[in-house]
Amino acid sequence: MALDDKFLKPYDSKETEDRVYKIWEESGFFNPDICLEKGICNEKSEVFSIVLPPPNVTGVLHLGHSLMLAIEDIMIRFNRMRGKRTLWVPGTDHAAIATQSRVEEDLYKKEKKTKHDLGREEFLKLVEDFAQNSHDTIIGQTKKMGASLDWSREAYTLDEKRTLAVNTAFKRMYDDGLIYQGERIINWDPYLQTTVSDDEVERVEKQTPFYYLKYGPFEIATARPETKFGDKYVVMHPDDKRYAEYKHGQKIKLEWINGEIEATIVKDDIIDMEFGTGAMTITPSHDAIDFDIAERHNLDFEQIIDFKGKLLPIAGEFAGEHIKKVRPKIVEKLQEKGLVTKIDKNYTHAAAVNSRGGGTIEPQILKQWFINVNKEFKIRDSKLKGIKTGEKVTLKKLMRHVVESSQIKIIPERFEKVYYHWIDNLRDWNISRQIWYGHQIPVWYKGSEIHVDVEPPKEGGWERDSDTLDTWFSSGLWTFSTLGWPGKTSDLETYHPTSVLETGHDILFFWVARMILMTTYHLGEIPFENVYLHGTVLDEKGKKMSKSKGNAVDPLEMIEKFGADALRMAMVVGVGPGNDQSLSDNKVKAYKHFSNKVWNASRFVLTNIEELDLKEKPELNKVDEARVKELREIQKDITDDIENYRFYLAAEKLYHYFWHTFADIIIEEAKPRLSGEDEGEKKSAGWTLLHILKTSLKMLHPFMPFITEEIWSLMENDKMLMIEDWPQTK
RNA sequence: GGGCGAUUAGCUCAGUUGGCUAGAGCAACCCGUUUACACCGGGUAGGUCGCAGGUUCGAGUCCUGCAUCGCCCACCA
Repeated sequence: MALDDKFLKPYDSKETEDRVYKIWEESGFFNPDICLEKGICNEKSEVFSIVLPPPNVTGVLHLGHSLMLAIEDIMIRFNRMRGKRTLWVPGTDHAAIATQSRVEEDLYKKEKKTKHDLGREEFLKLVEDFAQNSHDTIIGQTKKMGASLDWSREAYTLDEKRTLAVNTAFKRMYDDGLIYQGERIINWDPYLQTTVSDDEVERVEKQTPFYYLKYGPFEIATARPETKFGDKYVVMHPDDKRYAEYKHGQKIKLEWINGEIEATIVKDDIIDMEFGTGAMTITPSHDAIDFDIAERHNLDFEQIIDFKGKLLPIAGEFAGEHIKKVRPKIVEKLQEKGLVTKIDKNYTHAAAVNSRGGGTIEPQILKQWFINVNKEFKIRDSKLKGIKTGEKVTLKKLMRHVVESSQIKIIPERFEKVYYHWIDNLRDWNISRQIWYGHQIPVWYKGSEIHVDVEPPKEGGWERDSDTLDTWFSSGLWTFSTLGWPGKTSDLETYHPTSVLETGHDILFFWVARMILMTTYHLGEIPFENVYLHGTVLDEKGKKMSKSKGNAVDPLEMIEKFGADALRMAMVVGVGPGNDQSLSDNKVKAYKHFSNKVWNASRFVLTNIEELDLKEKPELNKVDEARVKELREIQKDITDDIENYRFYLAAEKLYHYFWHTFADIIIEEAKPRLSGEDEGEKKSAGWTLLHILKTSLKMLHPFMPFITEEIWSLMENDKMLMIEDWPQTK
């Protein structure tokens, strides 16, 4: 065999990777239909499918995405080589708020303009261009990682097919009474001018003065005196002896910020007697607990703060002032009136912030669209174990049931507890957003008439709801919208439920739970059999990477320096599911060295067996026999590890076997035999080395696809490595 | 306030169901340029496996308590 000159130089990942990826792509084997056609798998083969968690089109990929791509590609390549009918569906996510606010920011920075200066249509055009650009960058980066995705099936959460799925899903849920419109207290972001869901709210510890105020005969405490104008109910625990003389419903007159008011006593056992003075006034318009109390007792209330964060006329002389600035003035007035009894300066409380790049959350009451998670309905066509078609269920129950009954397994298992806890605390999901980029809600109005459908009404005069849907509504449909639903496609038939959902543990609630909700409801089946959660990639010092902190590492830079194979190995070895990792240049460098080791060991074996005729398996000597046997044990071990999601162990074992057993011991021992005179010994040694090399390359392929494929192509093989048979384990 | 995780060599971490004389990479030190590889080979040093109890023939691995760090959840006004 004439060896390529390439082997005379160290392994060059930059020269190899893009070229090899192109060959893979052109072969068509990323697409299971081609594999079927070419006999790599057949109609009866077991199916293995993954839908790629679609990256947000908000810019570029980060190392977290690299980790995701590495792990998923390992599973996909492994299963493809095992002869399964293997599909990995790519796509991207429009990420509504995140993308829009990113573009708004850019627009303001560059041109000092807001979206209103452009208008809905023109602004959306701008967002779409930005999204398209991000998309292109992201796809390029994804290919750089070696991801063997079936690009012929690429999807976008906002494309035509997915929009049809979204509208269909909305209509069905509306018709079942699970989607409703209602005035509820919601999380309002006065900065981005939209609501956000409970899960998008982030709590930030803040130290703020805590004011004790005189409220008639009571003393109440608050961190936000500027919201207190309309407070006309004072609430206390029914068992609180201090306030036993006051009866529920009793009215008293008292002096308040802007003069005398009539207050009403309310008794409610939500009150914590230990906290503060045990008495509090409520602001139902701008506080979720207060709103609950008001609903429970049928109390009336008024909006104090408008949607831009300014005080309304109820604030009297302070009307029109922004709440961010007005507090000192109000406190001053309260002090003048002798209503401030104490100020505690060491009080910390958790301020609510919009985690999607927005401002401080101001609870407001607003008419919004919600998904009711507690309402009973009859499930259609249930394929779920333990739930019959027509049985009465709630969305919450479905979500809990499929995990509890192990129809869906979460890896690592400890996240199941976290998941249950989330479900138990789950409230109705606010799905409407007052932003422009996203799926516009498929609801049309004409006077008091309402039309909810996939298509707009035929006749004129209808006006469409201007809100858009929470981005997680569309991503919740992802496992089946990508496979053609609501059509009854063969893809859906074949590949759903998917085998594994692999994603970061940080989006367990946002996404994983929502997918379970949507899929069990719409399809009566689970979206995936297993959930594999990976951890967060941290910087060398163990801190979260972020653009603002400037410690974010660009995956492309790592690939440029060390090669994609090295990056993949470094991210996988020794990192168990759900565990965070800090990634350093040193670790990646170590696997670059490993790449070179694989390269050189291959070169040695291939150059030393050139003269030998190894077509037939020769008689092996005892030592070689033992080596082959040992290898078989390793094959079993590695296969078992990968099947059971222990990629971190499989990768480490392969590394050690290849370097410290194969290269350091087996090859070294074979040297004198190869250069000796005994033909039998030569053949036995040569055959064994080649056999171990080939087997190792196959097993390394899912982890380090580029270099293994490249070496494979330099050997006399009739197939590409990516479609070779995985080593037997019998 | 509730929950989860981490704590193993100087650093970053493995150690799958209890059997380990506790491993790897990087860093350190010594030796080695005999034709796969200096992106190398051989070797040395380095650990009371956070602390205190307990279960067991046997515990880094299981149980209890504590400490420190990190994360998540939560309607303490």
